Amino acid sequence: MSLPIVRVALDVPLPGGFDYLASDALASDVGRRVSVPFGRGEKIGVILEVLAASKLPQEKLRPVRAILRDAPPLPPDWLALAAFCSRYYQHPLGEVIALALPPAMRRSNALPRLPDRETFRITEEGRRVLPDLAQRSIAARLLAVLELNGAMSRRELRAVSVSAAKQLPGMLEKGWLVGERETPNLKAAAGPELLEEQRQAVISVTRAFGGFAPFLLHGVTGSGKTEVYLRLIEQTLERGGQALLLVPEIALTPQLEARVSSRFPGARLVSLHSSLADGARGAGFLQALNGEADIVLGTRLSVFTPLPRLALIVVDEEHDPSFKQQEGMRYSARDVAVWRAKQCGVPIVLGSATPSLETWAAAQSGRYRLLELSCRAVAEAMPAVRCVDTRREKLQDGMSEHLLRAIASRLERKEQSLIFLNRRGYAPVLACPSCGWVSRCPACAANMVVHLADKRLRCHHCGREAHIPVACPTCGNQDIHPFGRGTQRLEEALTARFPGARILRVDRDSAKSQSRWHAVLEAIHKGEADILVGTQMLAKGHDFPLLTLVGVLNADAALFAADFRAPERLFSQLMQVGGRSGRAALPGEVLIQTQYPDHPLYRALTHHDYPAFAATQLAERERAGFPPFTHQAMLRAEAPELKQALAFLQTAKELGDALSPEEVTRYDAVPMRLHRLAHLERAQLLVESRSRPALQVFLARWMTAIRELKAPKALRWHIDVDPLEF
DNA sequence: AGCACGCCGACT
DNA sequence: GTCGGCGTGCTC
Repeated sequence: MSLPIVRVALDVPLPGGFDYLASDALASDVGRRVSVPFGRGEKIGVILEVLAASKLPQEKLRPVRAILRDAPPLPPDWLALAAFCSRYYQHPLGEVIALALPPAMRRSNALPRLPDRETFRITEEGRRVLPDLAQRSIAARLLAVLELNGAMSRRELRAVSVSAAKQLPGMLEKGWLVGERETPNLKAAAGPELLEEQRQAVISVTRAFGGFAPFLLHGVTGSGKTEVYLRLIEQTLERGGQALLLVPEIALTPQLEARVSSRFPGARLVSLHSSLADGARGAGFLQALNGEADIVLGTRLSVFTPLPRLALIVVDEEHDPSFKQQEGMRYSARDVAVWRAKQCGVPIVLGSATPSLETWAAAQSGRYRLLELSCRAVAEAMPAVRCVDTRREKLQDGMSEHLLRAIASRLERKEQSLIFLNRRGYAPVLACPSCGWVSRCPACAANMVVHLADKRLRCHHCGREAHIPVACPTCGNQDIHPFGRGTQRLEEALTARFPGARILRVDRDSAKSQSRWHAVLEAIHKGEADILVGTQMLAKGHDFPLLTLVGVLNADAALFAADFRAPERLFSQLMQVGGRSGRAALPGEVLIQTQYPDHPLYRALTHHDYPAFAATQLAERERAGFPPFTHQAMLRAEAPELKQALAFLQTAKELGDALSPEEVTRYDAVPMRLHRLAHLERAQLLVESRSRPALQVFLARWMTAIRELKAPKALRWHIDVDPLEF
């Protein structure tokens, strides 16, 4: 005869759960939060299992403090999702669960209040007793107004008497009144007429409802992907299902939210963006868990929202790197979403104009179904994309005569131009021509960028700042120069060149806060700027009706970058900036300045031919043995000394070799590209396999071995499964 | 990760 | 004589 034991997941970097005595635990408590003593403190965990016995000796077990039954338990499929992430990304389960839960649910405080949707109504019994109650009693007054008004919310009743809340439970028990859930109106407002391709896409996905079915919805900016999502959500709600809509972490979430909520005015929409307060996030999570949310819209973290009636998942801009978490558990919300769709047996739609090559390859092989939207639904034509050969033209301030003339003609026609330069600041480096000094960051293996606007040198990697020296710090030469070009310098040059034009620079420096950013967007919309100088900040999600010219400067570097994913990112970025132009009645033009106008990437871009680009890239990757033809994991380490990081990784490699995995290739430890960041030296070690299961088996055993390793105290390490960055 | 215990240097 | 350095070891 033994007491019940609960196995609890706790937010500690140790694999597995912790067993506690819990005399009152029931099988139905699995998934519930529990408060337990841990070490000398106390923690909130989640019950993974209720067991009859523990492997641990009885005397090591401590009793739980309390099982928290103030919310429904996290459902088994949610726990299974966390367990999958823990296994796949080699991260302790307790930490995965802690990350997936909103902070409000990791405290023992009262849970955030949910929007009150309950209404109360008087019963026959209530009517019968009403005359017998003292007329001035609170109960009598409440019954009287309910008799008069019909259904009323808790809030409305509180307006009748401040003690209404206290009286209600008793009155409900006596049967004088009943509480009813407000039933949401899930009807969709009318949407625009669908184009044939959109209609076909909607039909294909609709037919797949009720089972796992992955789709790639491939369509350029303006081809109406969002309308397809909205129709699918409509179908989902009609079936009584919940829809999960994931978006990249970009400022366009509010716009999409507005669009969704105006289409489904009566549906319960939970929106989970990064700048949400703890309480609101917790409330949204609980609403979803209760089955009270119909649509969940959010960034990568919302892939962990519990959804008991989940029927559809949409990942918009599925190629966007921000779906991949770059710290802690390095998960890909897109990949987790696909696993979740499979687990729950629901369709998932991955939408993009420039899909990730992983997704594209899956669609080519038939593993995903490809849905094509080839025409623009909102504009007449695609922008004309042309390359300007900068080997033939003399550049002035980095701009060709061709581009300058194009800008001038837009100024004459009172249209907007956007010059795209993915480099903030005035110049990327300050240098002394006589002794070769450059403005290195003392903490990083990078140069400090010249910011002339506030007369500072700034490291874009660690944030360190310094004064701009008047003379060279090593040789005293006063003739030191900024080299290269950033957005500030470009802005300066354009101001000199087009004195009458209103020039607006849009980068992280000029649009620091959310409110500044919105002010900038509004100014652009109102036509208060003629020339925009911007970084990729301007590339995403906004349409500017007056914008008819996009000029791209300095894009070539990505063609020959060491990171094999650089061309993919460049193509997607240029396609997106290009999509900013000519969305309304005015035709758009995109001019790309390049020294390699015949490069296949630009050729594909000028023909708006993503499939051709993807085909060349995939062929290259297959030849080189890169993803998606191989599966990778990166072990990284950082320490005060590079040799410590390298030595740790090399020891780890030997541990890996000792496991003698046949199908897994282990490479040597190497310093990272940015090998020093904020005074820490960083190195990495790549392992890869053509077989994902083989890699997974290896990683599990390898991690166990590495965790035994005793590293210098200052050394930190992590594993990144399916890394995006090299 | 925290947070203990645990043995060796510079201070009221 | 202590205060405190962070090296190892544990947390059900």
